[in-house]
Amino acid sequence: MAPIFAPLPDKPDHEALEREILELWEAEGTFENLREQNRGGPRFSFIDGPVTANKSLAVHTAWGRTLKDVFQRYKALRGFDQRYQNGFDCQGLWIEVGVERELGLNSKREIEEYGLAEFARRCREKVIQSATELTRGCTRLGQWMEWGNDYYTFSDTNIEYIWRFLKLMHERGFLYKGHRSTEWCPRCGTSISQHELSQGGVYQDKTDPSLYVRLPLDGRPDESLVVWTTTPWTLPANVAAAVKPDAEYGMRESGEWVAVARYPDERFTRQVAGSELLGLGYRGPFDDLEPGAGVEHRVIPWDDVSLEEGSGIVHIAPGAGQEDFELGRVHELPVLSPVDESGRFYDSYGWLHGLSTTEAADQIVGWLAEKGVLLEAGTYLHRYPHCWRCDTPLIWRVTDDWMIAVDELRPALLEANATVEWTPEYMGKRMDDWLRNMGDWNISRRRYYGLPLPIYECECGHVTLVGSKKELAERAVSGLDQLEELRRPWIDEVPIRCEACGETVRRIPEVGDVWLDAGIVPFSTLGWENPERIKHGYATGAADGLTTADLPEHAYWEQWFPADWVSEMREQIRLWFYSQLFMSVALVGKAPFRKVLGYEKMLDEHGREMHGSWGNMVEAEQAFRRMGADVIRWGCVSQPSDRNFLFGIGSAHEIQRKLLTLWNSVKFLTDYGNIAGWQPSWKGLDSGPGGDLQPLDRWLVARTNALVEEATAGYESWSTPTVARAFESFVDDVSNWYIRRSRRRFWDGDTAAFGTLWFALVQGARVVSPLMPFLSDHLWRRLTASAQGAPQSVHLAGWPEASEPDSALLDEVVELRRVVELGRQARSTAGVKLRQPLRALVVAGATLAESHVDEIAEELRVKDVTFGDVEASQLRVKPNLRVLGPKLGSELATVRAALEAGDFEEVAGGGFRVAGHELGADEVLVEQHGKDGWAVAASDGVTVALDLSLDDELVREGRVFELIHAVNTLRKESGLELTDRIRLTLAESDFDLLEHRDWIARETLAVSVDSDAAGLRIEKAS
RNA sequence: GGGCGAUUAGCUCAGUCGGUUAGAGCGCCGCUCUGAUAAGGCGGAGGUCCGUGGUUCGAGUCCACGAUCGCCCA
Repeated sequence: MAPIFAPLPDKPDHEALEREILELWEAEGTFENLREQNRGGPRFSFIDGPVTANKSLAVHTAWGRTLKDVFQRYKALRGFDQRYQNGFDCQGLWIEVGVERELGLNSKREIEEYGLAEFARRCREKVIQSATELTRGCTRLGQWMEWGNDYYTFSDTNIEYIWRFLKLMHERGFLYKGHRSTEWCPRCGTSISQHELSQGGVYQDKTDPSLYVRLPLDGRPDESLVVWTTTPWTLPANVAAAVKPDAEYGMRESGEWVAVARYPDERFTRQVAGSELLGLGYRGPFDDLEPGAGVEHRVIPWDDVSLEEGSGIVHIAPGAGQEDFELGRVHELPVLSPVDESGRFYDSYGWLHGLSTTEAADQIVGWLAEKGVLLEAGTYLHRYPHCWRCDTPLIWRVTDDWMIAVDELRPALLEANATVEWTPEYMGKRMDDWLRNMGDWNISRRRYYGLPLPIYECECGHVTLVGSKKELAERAVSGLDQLEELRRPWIDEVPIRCEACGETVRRIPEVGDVWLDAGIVPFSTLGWENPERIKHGYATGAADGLTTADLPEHAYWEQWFPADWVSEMREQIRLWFYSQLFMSVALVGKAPFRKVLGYEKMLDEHGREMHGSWGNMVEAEQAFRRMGADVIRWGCVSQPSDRNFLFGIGSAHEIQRKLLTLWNSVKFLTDYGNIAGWQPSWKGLDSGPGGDLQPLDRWLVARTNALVEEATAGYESWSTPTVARAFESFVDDVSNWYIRRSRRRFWDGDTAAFGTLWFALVQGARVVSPLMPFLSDHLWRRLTASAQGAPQSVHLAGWPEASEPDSALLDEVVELRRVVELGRQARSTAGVKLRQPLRALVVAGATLAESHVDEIAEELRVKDVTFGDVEASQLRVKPNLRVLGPKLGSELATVRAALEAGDFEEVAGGGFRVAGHELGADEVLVEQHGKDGWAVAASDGVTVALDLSLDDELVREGRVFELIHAVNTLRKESGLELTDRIRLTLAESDFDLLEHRDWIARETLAVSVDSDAAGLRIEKAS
């Protein structure tokens, strides 16, 4: 006959059992069944942010994926109907720069030589490859998503939705071409937007030259201004020098002017306010080069001139600095733009031409020295922005970028954010901060593989925005036949007719910021304003053939928008959360999500960022193989999401050990269940275990209900660590209290015990199944396989209906365990081991534990347990602060001191008279110190006293325990099975122990017990 | 310079409404159990709860100021 429970091995093999569960899910259609089960239930709308499809799954991505999966699974257990659409981010610099590297290309020119069409195909291939890997990794993680039904942001459908949005922005007058100074990556050849700068790793320490340069003043022989710069390449673009008008400036004997505050110890021959220097002319360091020659250099005022560093006079180059550019506007300064797209000097810069900004630095220093205007050259370490993708230090260039003005929408954005419930709260404040301070949105990038901006700027000055593919077709002059996708190079070959002047006009070459791609997702994937559902309507353009995703109809959007919940890392505040919020507020005037769970960063074991190039990046699938996905997931969910997560192997081992306790508990039940032939019943689950329950059983039922309650609270507040902690403590209670206390009942086949433990383990599995979907399902299946009517998978079992836990009983056991703990402490300090039975224990101050005398006696191996006053040589009385604090106020200190000094009298009824106050029994906590021959331990008002005196009988019983221990050790050493019977022979000296023959036989499974001169030995009985 | 957050044992972190001797896990030391055994249990050492001041009968917890770290903005 097959056993009722399939036997469990000694230890879980996570890798193997997870693969087995994955196969079962696949074969049984578990996920589909779950969705079917919840169809038509209340909706819980989750929208997954697109994951950049340029890599395989790394552990830090697995953190977020775990959180998403946990809450989707939890909501599914509670019957919510949900969407499970994964998304891939497929365009923009991340993809492009990666492919560029793989192809060995290193500049825009090389890409163009390679051919844009071919380049686009390579990018698409990269996306497909990465999407395949990510899907495999996430599946292995156990994330339940409708894989294959993904949205790809490079689909024409997504692009058209963005076009529509941009057209609307244009109609509302928000879209404009800005002429301004922006951060620029010379390698990528494009500007970088403000929010791209917010990504981790952008600001890095960088050592730059630190130069003090003299600028000779016009008409004042031998006088000069001293300016400081860390970017030598900007000096040829110098047009002005700024001073702080209300600061003091001083002239050194050498004629050099500097801010007095910067050189407090120096003597100056003259001192004037900065305002007196205004308007002075000076000769620029590169006036002999063509661009500088015609410039009238002069001194201008600027309140923000720093007196913390430099010389207190700031070199101003509007063509090479952001603040410089803004100042230039105010003071109508000329703009010299020294470098081209790739950061190289223009031909007009004479001997500098063709040099990059870094190459030029040395030569400029040399030149300044030669001219005798270089005062000091050193180095300077500061935080400097780098390209978020290729790590190249950024420069500032004045360029034309397409911008969306944000001021008009700003109040609405703030209002919309106020409707969002952020966890943790500070991330919501962070969003508010950003919304209040952000500048206009730079949406154009001078690159290739990205959203084509549908902007057609005619020479006549008219700007047309094309809002859809259909509109493009209607207005196209030519090139439609070759339009494979809405993408460069094909889209560039479709000029349209200018509606103002009738001329042919080409699209601007720029592509769009990736965050447009991601931000539109709550509209483009849900079918906003789409008249009817289009089968596979998302599989368009580059996404053709990659997904089965439909473009739903508008009514669907109404149902699922806004998202009830989204979850991403903190960085996304200014990225995806922002772009979504912006687009949503612009389109429909409200926030696209109701609740956000944000999480911090995953770092390596030592708290360092994980980087592919540092060799500390961990491939998720490798980690799953080594440790198991459940173990990684447990690590992820135990981590408070508002703190950085230090990921390491060490903690994984710890987790494996914790899970082993759960495993062993289930193994214990199934092993002895099989021996006893105990049959579980699914019916018993909702109402709790049936049969003749003992107090300990009722306790475990209450404990289990308490777990359900705690876990519910944790999940509902998006706090997975709360759930994980609650479960760990539950498992500990099950294993180290319930099972330990009940072992014999299982050996004896007590059905109430089996039923109770089974109930606890099965309910426990349901509660943790969102956190640990594999192990929970594996154990569930082992436990319920023979229970008629039980769902096939824990994930189909729904959320447990728990009745109110019996908190009085739970409290009793807490107190009981405290008494036991104190008893053990007392034994330990007295040096009396547990194998030595003792006569008596007196317990004071633990009234709740009174009904558990037998358990206390057994745990502490004492004959009698009595509750009452410990016969004390000394009383220690403490005030019950919670009660006495409010009652006595400042008198409390006096009372407390008197009690501590032992300055009190006992009065009838357990009260005390102290310092002129009558304290009732409930207003004090009493601890007693015992007399000689007793071991006493006390804590929190509970005192236990252990009678240490031994008599012959106790000593003999102690020897029996020692003997049983010795025999069982022998059994084990002889390799006997647990059920093997033995013949036992004692040493002659233990002859007197034969009085306890039956007891010894029972504990050692002996069929006979004798003694002779040959000494202790055992022999297997046939 | 402004904002947000953090700071509790060697390490990683809990700490409820302000309450008595501040906890857990890991690590360390000792003990123990032996029907979970390459596990389990108990005990111990280890703390300026970042600092200072305030509120309060009472502060790890609330308030103010400061320090350090992280992040964001300028």
